[in-house]
Amino acid sequence: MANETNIHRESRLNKLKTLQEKGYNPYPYRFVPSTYAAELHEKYKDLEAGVDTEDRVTIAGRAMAVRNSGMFVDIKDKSGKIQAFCYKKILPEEDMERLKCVDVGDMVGVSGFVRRTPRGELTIAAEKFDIIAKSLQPLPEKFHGLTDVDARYRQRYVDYIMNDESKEIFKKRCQITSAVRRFFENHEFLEVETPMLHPIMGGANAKPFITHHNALDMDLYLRIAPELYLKKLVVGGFDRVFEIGRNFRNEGIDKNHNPEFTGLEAYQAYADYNDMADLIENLLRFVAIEVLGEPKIMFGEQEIDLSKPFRRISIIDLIKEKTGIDLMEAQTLEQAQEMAKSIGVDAGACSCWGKVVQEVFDEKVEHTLIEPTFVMDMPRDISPLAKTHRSNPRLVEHFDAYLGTMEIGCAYSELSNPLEQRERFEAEVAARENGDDEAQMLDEDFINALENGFAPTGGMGMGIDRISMLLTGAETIRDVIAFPTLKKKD
RNA sequence: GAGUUCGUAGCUCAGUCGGUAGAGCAUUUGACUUUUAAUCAAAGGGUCGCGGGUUCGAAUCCCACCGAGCUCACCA
Repeated sequence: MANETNIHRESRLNKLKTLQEKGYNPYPYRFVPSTYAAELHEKYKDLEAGVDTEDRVTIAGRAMAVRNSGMFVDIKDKSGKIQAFCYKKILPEEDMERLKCVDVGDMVGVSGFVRRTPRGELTIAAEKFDIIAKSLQPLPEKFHGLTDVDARYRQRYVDYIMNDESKEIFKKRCQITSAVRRFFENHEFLEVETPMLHPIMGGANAKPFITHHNALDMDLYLRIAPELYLKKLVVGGFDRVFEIGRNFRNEGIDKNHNPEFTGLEAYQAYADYNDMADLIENLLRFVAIEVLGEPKIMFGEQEIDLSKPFRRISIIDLIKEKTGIDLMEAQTLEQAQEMAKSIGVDAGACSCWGKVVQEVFDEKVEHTLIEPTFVMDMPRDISPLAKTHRSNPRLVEHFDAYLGTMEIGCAYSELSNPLEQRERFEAEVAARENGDDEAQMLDEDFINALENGFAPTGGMGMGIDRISMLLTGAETIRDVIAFPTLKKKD
C-alpha cells in the first residue's frame, strides 16, 4: 500500500530528486526499443560464453534485480528477461552516475552490444543507460514473490510484474476470446452489440443488478443475458450473429462465479440444437488448437482429448445410468420427489417435475462429467425459451454442455412459435408471483418480434471465463479475470 | 448468507506458558567484485487489521467489527 512514511518511498523520492536536479527527466515522452529479450535469446542461442558481438541493440523493460552495485541489471520486458552489464570502461560516466539512482522496479532502457558472459549469460553490454519511469514503490521480495492472495488481486499490476504464471493465464484468456471471435467470423457470423441496460430482465433465470436512469426516471437492469435482443436481430434478417460481452448477475462469488462475467452467445437461422452441438465441438477444438497448439487439455491429472466426438445423451438417460432411476416414469411432481428421495436426494423444495430432474442431476451427475458431454433434452418446465422436443412434449430441445465437471454452455432449438412463447412466459410470471425471484419476466416486444416470423434457429451460449479456466488450468475464475470483484477495503 | 481458519516491518515468515517485538530479503552507509537469490561490515525501519474488555502487564486470553482463504448454500 502507498504509505507516505515508508522508507522505500522516501529513498526513491530522493533519487528522483537527484536525477531531476541534474537536469535528467526520469519520465521521458518516448523510448523505442529495437528488440525484445526473447528475440535476443533466440537469435544468439549459439553464441559461445565469453564472446562479444558488435551487434547494437536497444531494450526496454523493468529492472527486476540489481547486482554488484549496479554492474548487473536484470531487465524484464513483455517477452522475458535479459541481463544488462554496466561496466565503467564501457558506459559513459554520466550514465554510471544515473545508475546509482536506479532501484529494482524502475522502468529502464539500455543500448549496447550483445555478448555472452564467461558464465554463459546472454547480456547487453550497456553503452547507454536510461531510467524511463522511476518507480516509487518497492517490489515484493524476489525469492518468494507476491503470494498473498488478497494483495495479488487488489494490486493485480504487481502480481503481473512478479508472477509469470498469472500473466500467462491472462494472456491466454485474451487469446481465447480472440480465437472465439475468429471462429465465428470464419463461419460468416456477424459480431453485434446489444444493450447492457435492459428495461425488462430476460434471457436467463438469475438475480439482476438494478440501476436508475435519471433523465428518464426509470429503473434499468444490467443485463443477465443478451439472448432476447440477439433473436430480435435474427428476426430482422441477421441470419448469423454472435456477441461476446459482459453479463451481470447479483449472486454469490466463488471459484466458478464472478458477478460480472463474459458470455458468448451465437444464433444461426435455419439450424437446430444438433447443429449447435456440432458447432460447439468445432469451436472448442478450434480454440484449443489456436491457443494451446493441440486439442487437448488437462483437468487435474486427467487429459481430455477434444478431438474425439463429444458424448450426447439425454438428461433422463444420464440420470438413469448414474442412479438407476427413470424420472420419465414419474407422472407427477410427487412421484418424482419420491423417486429422488429413494436415492437420497431431497427434492422437497422443487415446484415442478423439471426442477426435480435438475436437482437429481446436480446432486448425482454433474460432478462426474469430466469428459465433454452434451446433456440433451431438458425438462420443458424449466426452459422457457427452447422449442418443445419434436418427439416428447415433456422435454425441450435444449442441452447443457459439460466439461471438467463445469457447465460451460448451453444451446437450444430456439422457440419460434409466438403463441407458445407467451404461454411459457406466463408460467414464468406465475412462478415469480409465487416467490421465484429468478423467474423470467414477460417481454411483450420479444413476443411481438416472434409474431413477425422467426426462422427456425439454433442458439448457443458459453462462458468465456470458464472456457479460459479449462484451457489454462486456472483453479479459480479470479485467475482468468484481470480485476475480479472484491470487497472494498477500509 | 452459514461454518471454519487466518491478519505481526515494503515482501516472505517466526514469536514457546501472558512479561519491553524477531529473522531473511528489501532500504541506508561503507567495502569488494565479471555477478546469477552476488558477498562482507554496520545502521535504520513496527498503531502486531480496527475498537473494546480481562489483567499489575496482551501480538498472545475474551467480545464485536473490517478484510481474506477454505467448505457449504445460490448460480453460469
